[in-house]
Amino acid sequence: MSDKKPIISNIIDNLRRVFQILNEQSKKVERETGITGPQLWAIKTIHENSPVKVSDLANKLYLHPTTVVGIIDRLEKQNLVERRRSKDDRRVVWIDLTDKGNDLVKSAPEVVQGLLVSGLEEISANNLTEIDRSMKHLVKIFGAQKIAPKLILSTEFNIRQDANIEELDK
Amino acid sequence: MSDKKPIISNIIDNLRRVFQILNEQSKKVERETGITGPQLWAIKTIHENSPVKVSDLANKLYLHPTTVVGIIDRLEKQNLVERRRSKDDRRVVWIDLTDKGNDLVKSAPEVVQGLLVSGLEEISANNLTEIDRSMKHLVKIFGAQKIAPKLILSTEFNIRQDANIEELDK
DNA sequence: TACAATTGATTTGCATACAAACTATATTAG
DNA sequence: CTAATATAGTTTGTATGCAAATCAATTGTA
Repeated sequence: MSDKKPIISNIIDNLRRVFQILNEQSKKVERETGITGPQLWAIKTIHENSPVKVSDLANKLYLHPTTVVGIIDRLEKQNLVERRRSKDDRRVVWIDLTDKGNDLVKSAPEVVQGLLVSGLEEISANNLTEIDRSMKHLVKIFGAQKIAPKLILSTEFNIRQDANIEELDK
Repeated sequence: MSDKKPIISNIIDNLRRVFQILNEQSKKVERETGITGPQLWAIKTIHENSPVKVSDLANKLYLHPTTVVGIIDRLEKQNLVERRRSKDDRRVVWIDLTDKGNDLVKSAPEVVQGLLVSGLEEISANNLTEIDRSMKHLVKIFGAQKIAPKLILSTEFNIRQDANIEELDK
């Protein structure tokens, strides 16, 4: 019972380290491209799902709609995306990449697809697979009690690209 | 080469999920105790190292000094910690828990040690050990290129409580 | 049909998180 | 001993990130 605590402490500590490392990657991308990690992530996701609703984008990014609104605001200010009010359902806002946004995705695909995680690309495929398995395990165990309840409320809450985590989906 | 990318994508996605889950835990603690996850983390770390310099606290929390100043500001406003200008070196500020801060740590140890990760406590010791091993693996691989260089610049950058990650320390 | 409940996006307020610039103090070099 | 440099902490400005409240539009229900 009580001897779990140091283990939990270590897990959290190590997660914080990983956060830090990924954060540094993100800052590096920001220095090199002028846009932040989350913004890049959003642009990539918009590109893959264009046009996309704010709420769907939030689901795909695992972020709160509020947070996404802020990111979209800043991308719109840089003229990389644009908002379009839906005519079918006037509550809905469709988000699209502008020409400039598309240029960003196309002219530097490695920025969007790879540079974000450039630090990871040097890792061997075998080790990547192992890490992948570890992360699935983490998500499965951590997320079982936490994500599943959400699905009851919002069937759209995704877990999508990598759905073979033992059907948390349905 | 190129087939690494979907794996990397999945890893990042899963990490984001874990972030979200831990974030929810943190919010839950905030609702229950009135102080946030990072604040709780800081209080616990101050308790274990009291009195501690701002810069050392930043190192122990893996955070930027600026960020720590903000957290300390808010803790001071709640009368949980206090600042004391060093007489030896008047640039240094020592941070201590107030009586109220000590009460918080002592009267509710499970809040500090366990509630932060209450969701994890229900997990079996075996599974925890497995997760722990996974995280060490992640940190070892992710961090090898990233943390090591820092040690050259700052010997204090820690990796402390759990130093048996193959001596990244020294 | 009218009214309640729900949904989609936004606004507001706050807490992280960091970089860059700044202040004060201490150390080092010439 | 003085000027340059380095260090410790803070201030300022910006970008996430979320909760709660709000507004508009749609859906469900009586």
